[in-house]
Amino acid sequence: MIDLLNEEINKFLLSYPNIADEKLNEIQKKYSSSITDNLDKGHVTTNICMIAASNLKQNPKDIATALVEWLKKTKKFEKVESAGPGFVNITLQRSDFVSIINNINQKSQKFGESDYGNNKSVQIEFVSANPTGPLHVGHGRGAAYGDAIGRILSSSGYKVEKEYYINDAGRQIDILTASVFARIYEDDFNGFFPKSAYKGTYVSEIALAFKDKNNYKLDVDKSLIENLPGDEEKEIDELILRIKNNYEKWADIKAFALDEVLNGIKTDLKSFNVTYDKWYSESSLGDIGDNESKIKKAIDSLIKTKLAYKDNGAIWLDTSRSGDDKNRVLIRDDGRATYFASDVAYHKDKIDRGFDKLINVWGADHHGYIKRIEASIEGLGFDKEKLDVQLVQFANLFKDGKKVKMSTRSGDFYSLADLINEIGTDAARFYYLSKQADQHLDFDLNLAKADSKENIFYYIQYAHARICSLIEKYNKNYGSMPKDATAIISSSYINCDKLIHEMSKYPHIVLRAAIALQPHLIIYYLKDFAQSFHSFYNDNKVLTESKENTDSIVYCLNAAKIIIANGLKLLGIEPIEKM
RNA sequence: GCGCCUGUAGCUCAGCUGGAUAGAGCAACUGCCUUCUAAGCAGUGGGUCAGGAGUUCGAAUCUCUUCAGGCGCGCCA
Repeated sequence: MIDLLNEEINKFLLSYPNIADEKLNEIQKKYSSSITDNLDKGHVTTNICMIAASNLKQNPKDIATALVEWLKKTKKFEKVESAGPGFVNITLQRSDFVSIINNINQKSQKFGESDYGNNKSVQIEFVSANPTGPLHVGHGRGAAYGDAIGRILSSSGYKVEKEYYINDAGRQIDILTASVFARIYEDDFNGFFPKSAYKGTYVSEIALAFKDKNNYKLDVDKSLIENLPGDEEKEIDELILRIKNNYEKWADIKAFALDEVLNGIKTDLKSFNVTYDKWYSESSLGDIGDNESKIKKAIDSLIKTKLAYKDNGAIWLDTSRSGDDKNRVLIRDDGRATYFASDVAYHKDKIDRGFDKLINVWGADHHGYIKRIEASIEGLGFDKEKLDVQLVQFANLFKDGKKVKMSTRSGDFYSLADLINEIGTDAARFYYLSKQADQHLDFDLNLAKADSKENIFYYIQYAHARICSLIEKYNKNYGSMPKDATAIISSSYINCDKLIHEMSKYPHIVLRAAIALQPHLIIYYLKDFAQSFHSFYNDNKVLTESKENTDSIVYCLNAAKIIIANGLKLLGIEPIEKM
């Protein structure tokens, strides 16, 4: 519909006297035509006259008058008028306007898709929580967000691959292993448990499962826990060291614990309707001591470019030349690689895999980390624009007006699984996505369960369910779905016009959401659209109209149902048919 | 101190690459169920878009600055 207008505008520009090619280009690039926000401005509108006026130093209203004359002569539009400071508003011919619902009904689930992405490949890495315990509600937001932008991008013509990076190589995993170890021998150790070990009940469960699986009483040397340092961090580190060196089952416990926790995470994500194409393990990057490992090779190539250098016994990366506050350590003076070194190798590997674009979804507390990872990408000779880091702010959960705490180590937390149990996957995803990701979110559990308009989730679902119910009744009366909307095209029934106009905006909303990586735009659109529907539903009786009118309305409402369903599916939410 | 984010109605927030009288929900007040789902609809009141300066036909939106709040600045991950 907009194309129809732009085509004529371009012809108009070419016919316009005294425009240099350069100016013409500039104007064509800058102006925009769009769907009006409101029917009393017609169907589509353009700001071309204002843009042209500033470029040509002419009065916008004069240009508008000329354009209006031109457009009228084409006879392709129902009505053309200039308005305000120089907008030109167009009312489409009836059949052009109504054609949107034919389009929706025909394309059905595919309506809203585009080839904007040109089949470029995008990799989205998200959640990637340390596998040291179950996912908590803080992780839920990144999960919902990463998954939703994955869906939105693939519907916009990108080839999307979703990946989870498993941090299975660091100190946190050692602490998990030591925690499980300590629970296994809690009785032998007379109730001893390290102060900063993971205290969640899942640790005890893993310990129990490990004992069951091994099916025999494992001996342990009690001196392992004697005379440990008092400081809680030193205590756990010393314990880890002793177990590693003196206890043969260390690796078994570690592998077992990791496996258990990871399976839990996978199960939780699955029930949260989040799927991954790949689970990438940090340990697969290999050991820094191994010349053939990915991590060693990545660091070596940085050393070759002289961006990485040795100082004070450690290997540093010059990240400050790319705007970081200070340089960062890659290899510690004792020869161990830092987390950063793994991450450098990981990002090199991602780029080597040939993606056109990488999107990292990170918690907002990692924003200080962006500069240094960009620096490493540049240092390796890649374009840092390939990487797009999307920050997700924490979500504060409120229950009965009180803030719900979350912390993995203390074991006192509200898990993602708890949340799903309490309000369901769909409502949870919906509220996580209801605000721009990089802003703080207050998530009110009571609201998510409320049965009033305040609960936007149900407000939207209710619109869908109402349409489903109407269609069901229609089918019972008339047998099959109507094939067109003759009463609407002929203008004998015009009460659906606002709905149709709103529906025509949908593809633009999806595109905007894809470009800006902002799923919340879809939520706000759906809310407004549901509002329009409920209003229509209240003012109009559908099934008691004449057969011709009813046919047209149902045809139109079926399109409305498709819009809501498609929008929700982009968010990973199933539309509800009966409430 | 440096960096990032935020400041829009009493509250929670929308507001597209600058565009036509700044929007919604909640809260307050008023109406609408013998008829397709009242988890609904219609209406009223409520704003120096934190303050100031600039850019321009036009600024909540862009630039600078002041104020206020949040977060991040380990040879942790």
